[in-house]
Order: sequence, then C-alpha cells, then structure tokens
Amino acid sequence: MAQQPSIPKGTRDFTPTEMMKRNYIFDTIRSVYKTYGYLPIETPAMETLQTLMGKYGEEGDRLIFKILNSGDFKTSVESADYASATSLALANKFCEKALRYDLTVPFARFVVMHRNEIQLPFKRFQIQPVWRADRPQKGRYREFYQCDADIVGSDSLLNEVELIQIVDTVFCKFGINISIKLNNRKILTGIAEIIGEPDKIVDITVAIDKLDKIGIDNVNAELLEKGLTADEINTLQPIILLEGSNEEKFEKLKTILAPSETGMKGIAELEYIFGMLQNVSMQAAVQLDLTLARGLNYYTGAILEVKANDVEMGSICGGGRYDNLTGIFGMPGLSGVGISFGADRIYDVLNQLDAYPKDTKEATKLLFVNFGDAEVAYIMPIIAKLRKANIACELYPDAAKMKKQMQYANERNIPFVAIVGSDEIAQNKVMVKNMLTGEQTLMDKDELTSIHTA
RNA sequence: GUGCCCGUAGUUCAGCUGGUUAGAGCGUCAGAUUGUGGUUCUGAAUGUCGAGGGUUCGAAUCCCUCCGGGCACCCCA
Repeated sequence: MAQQPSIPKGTRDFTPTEMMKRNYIFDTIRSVYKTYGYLPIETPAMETLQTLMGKYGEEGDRLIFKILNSGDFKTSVESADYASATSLALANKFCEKALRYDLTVPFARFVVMHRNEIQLPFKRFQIQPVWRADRPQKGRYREFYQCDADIVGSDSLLNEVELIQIVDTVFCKFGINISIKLNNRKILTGIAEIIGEPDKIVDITVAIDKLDKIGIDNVNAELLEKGLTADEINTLQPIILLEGSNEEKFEKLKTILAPSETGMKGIAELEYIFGMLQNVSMQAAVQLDLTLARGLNYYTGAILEVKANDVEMGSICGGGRYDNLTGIFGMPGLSGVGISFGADRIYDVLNQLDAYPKDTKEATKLLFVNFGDAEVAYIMPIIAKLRKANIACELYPDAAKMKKQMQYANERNIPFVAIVGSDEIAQNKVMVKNMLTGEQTLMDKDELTSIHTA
C-alpha cells in the first residue's frame, strides 16, 4: 500500500461541516467588533525573526516556528562556529524569518511602521492564524486562530470597560456561560513590593496562579523553593486567600497594599472599571481574581481572562493593558489595550455544548432533481431567478437515480428538494418536497422564493 | 524540554496466559423500491494487525528499536 499522507502534528483539516461552524464563530466575533468601531487589518504569516524574538520570554522564544533561509544558508556559519554554537544560536543564523506567534506583537510592529497613516486612538481587529511549536494536547494546537481587538494610543480606562462589554456580548451571542476574571499587574507588583521581594514578582505570580490547580500548600511549597522566606510567605497568605465580594476584597486590599503606591494605583484602576461596568447590563459575572497572572511579560495594567463555566477548557479569551509595546520598535509612549478570542477553543466548547444555530448545518436551501436535459432546460431559468433572489440552490449534475439524488440532499442537510418532471412541466408548476416533514406541495414558479423564509 | 498511556477493516473497539481461515457494532456499496431520502429487511466488500528486527515448529499476542497518536507537567488561546 502507498504510504498514507499526513499533516504535521497539531494541525488540522477542516471539512465543510466544520468550516460552517468555524465561520459562524468568526462572523459573530467580527460583527461585534464592527459594531464597536474596530477596523480590520491583516499582517503576513511570517515576520522577521528579529521582530518576534525576545517578546514572549525565554519559553516563548523556544516555541517560535522558524523558517529556514532560502539559498545556501550553510555559508552563513563558519565551520568553527558550528562546533561550538548552541542550537538556538545556529537557528538564528540559518533563519531570518519566523511564523507569527501571536497577533499583538505584529500589530505593534504594524503601528510603528504605519504611524503616519493611522489616526490615534487606533482601533483595529485582526482574525488570523498563529503558530506555536508547542506539544499539542487537549485544547492546544500548533496552528490556531486568534481574534484580536486592540486600541492603541489611548490611556483611558474606558477602553478596558469597552473590551469587557465586547467579551460579554460575544459570549452572549454564542450562548456560552462565562466568568470574566480581572486583575491588574500593578497590584501584583504592589504585592511583591510589600512583602519585600520586588524582583521575584514573576515567581510569585506564577506560583499563586496555580492556586486553583494545586492548592495553597503546594503554592507555598513552590514559593519556598523560589527563595521566599517563611515570613514573606506568611505576609502573602491573606492576599492569596482573599475572599468575599469584589467590594470586600478591595477594602481589605487597600489596607494591605497601603504602603505601595503602585499597588494602590492598580486598585484605583480596577475600581474605576468595576464602577463603570455598573452602567451597562452584563450577562457574565466579573470577578476580581488576584491569582490571575497572565504569563505574557508585556502587560502593565489591567489583565483579564475568560473561562467557560460549563466546560473543562483552558482560557478561551484573554487580554490586558500594555503600556509600552511599541517602545521596543522605537516608538515610545504609546499605550495599548486589547483582547484575544481563542477561536479554536471556542469551537471545542461549542462542540461540547452542541450550541450551534441550525443554519450552520445547511448551505444549499433547495436542490433540483435532474431527470434529463429536457427537464433541465425548463429548470435552469427558475434556478437563475432564485439565485438572483439570493437563495442558495443547486441542480444535481447527473440524471442519476432519484434515490441517489434524494440521498445526496439528505446527507447535505438540504431542507427542500424540487422535483420537476413531465407532469409538472405540463402544469407549469414545481413539486417541492420538504425533507424534514416529507410533505410535498405543487407550487407556482414564482412562489418558490417563499421557501427562503421557511 | 520532562513524565505516563495507546497503535488491529473507513471508524469505534474485541481478540493478547503464543496454536487452523483475525471478529463485532456503526459506516460504505448493492438489492427489496426503473418519480421519492431519512426508518425497516436481505446480501456483499474491506485488513502487510503502525514499521523493522528478535525469540519460536508457529507471533496480532512475548522482547527490542523506530515511527505515529493521545494525555499531563511546563507554558498558553
């Protein structure tokens, strides 16, 4: 037997059925973005390696898919270097391009390159695939779509509020119950300050981020391992285990973080956001969650994450404020804030909930049975007219057995079949069969457009 | 990068203390029904048992290597 063809690990083909579901997801998100005034852009699948390296931390660098240079790349490395160089160093010589790892960094690059063409504040959305050389597992792919919306060039916290509204609207449309978790990087910084270990902020946040998963004892063990003293860990306990309503949490936090100016600023920012959200009716609960510590090292203010309530799945949407992302590309002082929907995880969640609207299952509305050229000649003008009226219809291409044609309609979820033979032609009518109920009605040619609403 | 589990018709799996010709459900195809699908009935096809090597009179079954898949950690959408 010939060798079975295959696709790379962590990538997927999408069948027509799957594509209709996926397009429903993209269309929904896109339409919400548009109603909030975001404009579409696209950027290339590949960026220069230089643009991407160093933006996602050490772990992120390792997960960037690099593209081998064309031509005789071997000459770019001296044989002496070859023996001593690390794989990473060699990769940097052999590759000057890489597949994008997310949409935020390419967007920052876009803003800097097009600074003279865009108007600030600039609101853009972008729905494109990204690639990560991760080991695939549940809810994790090597190629997946992100649906980003960002505002750059505005410090206003109203942007954060707006993005939360968007999140709520989108998941409302999908019918997915969610919790929105909110935190602020400044609060995390404040916490690190008051326990006297400002340098260990990353270790601390990474550890407390695992609270839900591994429990308080293991978190403390990890903190100890990272070099915190028992005293410092004790100071941290009331903060990690903070409970009650959002208001209660804020009150307690204000006392604890009083000595930290940064921490207090973070609290004030979040209080403003929560306050403004009172003015809009939200479906989802928004919770202050101090254990939320998104890994990306460019967030500086509010951070948010969305989890589905009824399905076991990693976060399906995330985002936050990054004050100086364009700075690394030579354009300092520009603040941005954005969110990203993980379309592929939303797809998995919707599949588990089976929460797709009916019409994502059907494409063609009406199939005309083919009895032969004489009948086709009668049908063709009718079909043309229906298509003009924006009704998706098709003619079975072969004069095959009727059974076969009916089967085709059935398998493709085509809701109506038009049967036109010599009898119908003689009466100048069309026989329409409703495939759901099995009912057949003899209709005038002009009546056919009414199935549009059926 | 680390650890664990799994590879048998298109698919989901059974068979695995080595022993004739490798099975089942679902799906596929054909017919019952030459102008009627989805239900029903009847019949049929389908496999280098992931690949290579070893042990044996004999391997889907035991051992080794490789390849592929899944899950968890790390990290993340």
